[in-house]
Amino acid sequence: MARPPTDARDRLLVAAARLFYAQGIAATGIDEVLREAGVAKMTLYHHFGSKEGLAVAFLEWRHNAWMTRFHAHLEQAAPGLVGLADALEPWFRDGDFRGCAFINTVCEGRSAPVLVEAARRHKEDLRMVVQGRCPPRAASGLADEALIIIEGAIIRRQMTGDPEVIAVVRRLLGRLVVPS
Amino acid sequence: MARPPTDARDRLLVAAARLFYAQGIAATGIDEVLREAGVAKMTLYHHFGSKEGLAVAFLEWRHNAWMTRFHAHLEQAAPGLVGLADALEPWFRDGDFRGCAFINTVCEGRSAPVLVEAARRHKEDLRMVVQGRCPPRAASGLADEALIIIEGAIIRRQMTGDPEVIAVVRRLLGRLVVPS
DNA sequence: TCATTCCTAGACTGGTCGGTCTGTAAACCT
DNA sequence: AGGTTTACAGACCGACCAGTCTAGGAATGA
Repeated sequence: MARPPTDARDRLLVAAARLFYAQGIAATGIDEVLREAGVAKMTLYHHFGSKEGLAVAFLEWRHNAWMTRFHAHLEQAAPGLVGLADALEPWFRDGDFRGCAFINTVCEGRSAPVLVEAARRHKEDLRMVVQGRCPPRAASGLADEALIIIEGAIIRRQMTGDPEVIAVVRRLLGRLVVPS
Repeated sequence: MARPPTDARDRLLVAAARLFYAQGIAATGIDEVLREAGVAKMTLYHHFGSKEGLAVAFLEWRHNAWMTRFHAHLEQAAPGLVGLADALEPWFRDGDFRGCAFINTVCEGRSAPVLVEAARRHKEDLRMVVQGRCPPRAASGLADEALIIIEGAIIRRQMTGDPEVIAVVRRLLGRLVVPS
C-alpha cells in the first residue's frame, strides 16, 4: 500500500486540531480522531501515550499556530492597542470560528490540570503581547483593560455570531490609550 | 419511611444546579446527580423526560436565580453603567465561582441546540438590562461595549482567578459613559 | 538477505454513559 | 379500608469510552 504523504504523527495532530477545536476535547472520542487521521490506535499511543498527551500536543500546536498568525497580522496592523482589533479581525472571519480553544478548554469543566495550565500559559503569553503594545510609561493596568476587552470580544463573537463585534472592539481599544 | 423534607423534583434540580455548574453539563453523569439528590432514576425521567430536559430546567432555573440576584444588587449599586461592576462583584466573590453557566454551556461544544438557545436568550436578557442603564439618548452601540467588558471580565475572573479583575472592570465601565 | 523499525487492522477489556423495566413501599384521598 | 399516586431500589440494556494486545505488512539499512 502506498504510504500517505504525511507522517502518521502529523496526520494525528492535524485531525486532533480540527476535531478538538470544533467539538471540544472531552466531547471528542479517540476513535473519531483515528478515523479522520487514517491511523491505527497503537500509533496514537506510541506517539502521545494517552488522549491527554494528544490533547497537550494539540494545545501546544494551537498556541504556536495562533501566536504566529497573530504576530503576522499585528505587523501590518495600526500601531498601539487599536492594532489588536486589526489582528483579531481575520480570525473572527474564519468559517470554522468557535472561539478560543483555551477558553473553551477551561470552560469545559473537568479538564485535566495540565490542560488548564496550558490555557493559562497561553493567556499569559497573550498578555505579554498586549503589554508590548502599550505606551512605554502606561499604567500597568492598561494591559489588563485591553485583555478584558479582547476576551469579551471573543465570547461575544462566539455566542452571538455577530460579525459587527469587531467594530465595537476597535472603538473600545481606540479609546483606551487616550484616557481623560 | 419518612419523606425527605423537600420534594424529589426540587432535590433533583438543586443537585443538578450545583453539579452542572461546577463540572459542566456534558461532563456530569446522571448517576452522580441522582446520588447527590437521593432520588431514584425513574423519578428523574418521570419529571424531566431526559438528561437534556433536566439540563433545560437547570438553565431556566439558573437564569431566573442569576437575574434575580443581579437585579437585587443593581438596586443598591451606583447609577449608570458603573453600577454593573458593583452588581458583578459579589458574584465574583462566590467561593464556587466558575464563570457563567451559559458561556460554559456554549463553550462545551456539542451542546444540544436547545441549550445553546437558552444561553443566547440569557445573554439577550442581560443585554436588555444593560441597555436600561444606558443614558436615554446614548448610541445604540454603548450597550454592546458594556457587554463586551462584562463578558471579558467573567472570562478573566474564571481563567486567572484574580479578584482584582473587578477593579479594572469598574474603571472601564466608568469611562464608557463619558466618551470624548 | 535478513533484521529492525514503523505502521496497520481489528479483536478485546473494563468501565461508564443515558435510558428502560420490574417490583415494592409509603403517603394521600375518598 | 381501598385505590391511586408518588417515589423508592436496583437490575438491566446497548452504545461508547480510553486503553491494551496480537499478528502481520511494508519500507529501511547493513
